[in-house]
Formats: sequence, structure tokens, C-alpha cells
Amino acid sequence: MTSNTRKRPWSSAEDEKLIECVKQNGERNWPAVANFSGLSRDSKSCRLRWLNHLSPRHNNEPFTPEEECTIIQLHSIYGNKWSLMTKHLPGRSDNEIKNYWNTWLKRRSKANLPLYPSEIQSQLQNQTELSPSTTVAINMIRASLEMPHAHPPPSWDTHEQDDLSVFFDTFDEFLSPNSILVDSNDFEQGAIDAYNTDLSSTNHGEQLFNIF
DNA sequence: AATAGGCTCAACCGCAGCTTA
DNA sequence: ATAAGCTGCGGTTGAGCCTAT
Repeated sequence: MTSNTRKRPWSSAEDEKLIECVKQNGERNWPAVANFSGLSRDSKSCRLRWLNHLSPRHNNEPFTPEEECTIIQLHSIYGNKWSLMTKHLPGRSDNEIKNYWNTWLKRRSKANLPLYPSEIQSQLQNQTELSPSTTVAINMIRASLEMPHAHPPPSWDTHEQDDLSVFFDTFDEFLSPNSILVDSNDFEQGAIDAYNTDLSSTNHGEQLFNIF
């Protein structure tokens, strides 16, 4: 490997230049930031450095025990979807979460312990399979989304259907065998309640979503 | 005190999906 | 419609610190 391809840590002078350039060009125009900064860093490196260390929204303190616990729980829900986890951990980057998880993984493996602590393990066992009725309900909702005019859900107005469309943009993230949880911050409570009311009226006998 | 091995974290890579011209 | 450029993501790797011997 040549010296050109080696990892090169950012100096404080480079950080200052980057901060100044982001102020001038904004947080979205990384090619311009890279060009005008005079740094020999590409746009991706600039973006990464900003998001992981320099952004005023970033929390540079070590993880708290509560955050560590949250990461383990979130991993049991999302798997390796680091960017989704950042939505539950304000100020934390996907890279940090991933690093924490990898360290956790190594420790658990070394100690011959199961991946998740017992309380999370038992939560998972209670939801390992989607029941046939839940699968039917999911398919009904999918069908109503694909053909909203042919199968309008009985009590959903246009606004609620829009909310559901937003939900389904990320639905596959949640449709792992052991997860049907959603974050109530991301969706209107009224819309979720309406879905559950409609589902219960179909005699499938269960609520589709728990609120995280 | 020297050093080898382990560990952590920052940085980089490659790819997929999106945007724009 | 399409090609080029950009963004964001998850996986991987290397530098440097820490610890045990």
C-alpha cells in the first residue's frame, strides 16, 4: 500500500478550514466544499468528517449507559441498519453506532454470551414469526396502497393514506421476521390507531403495530 | 523499559439509488 | 431515455492507544 492510500487523520487546521467552507457553501454542497476548501480531501471525506465530528448537532461525548442499552435494543429491531438507528439517538452518527455494536459483538462472542441480553432475547421470542393473520393484514394494506381508489380503507381519509404511504417507503425495514415495531414519532398516532381499528374489525384479532 | 498483541475508533472503499442535465 | 455525477449506506481497514508479559 502506498502512502497516498493510507488513512490520514484530520488536523485541527483542516477542521477549521472545513467548518469555514461549510458555513459558506452549506451542508449539502460537498463538491463545492471540497473544491473551495483547498484541502486535499474529496467531497465524501469532507461530508463524513462533518457529520461524524464537526457538525454542531453532533454529540462528541462518550455514549451514556442509556444510549448503549438503546443501541442493543435497536439492533434487535433493525439489524445492521445503522442510519435508521441514528433517528433514535440524536447527535450520534451511524459510524459511532456501528463501532459500538462491533465492539459489543466481539465482547459477547469472546465471553461466549448470546448476542442479546436475556430480556431482549425473550422479547424477540415473542415476535419471531409473523402470524398468518398479520401477513394477511399486511397484504391488505399493501393492496390498498397500490390501488387506493379500488380498495379505499373504510375509515382512512386522504391525509391518513398519505401518512401510510410515507410509512410504507420504509416498511421493508421493519418487515424482518422478528420486528413489527414502528416509532410513533415518525407517524401520526391517529393514522396508526385507524389502521389498528380496521385490522381488528377484520377478525384477524391482533394489532399490527406496536409503538416503539 | 521494551514490545507484542488486542482493542477502539476514525477514515476509506465500493456499491446502489437518486438527481440532474 | 440515458449517462454522468452525487449522496448515503454498510462493510472493512489501518493508526494509534492500551495492556499484559
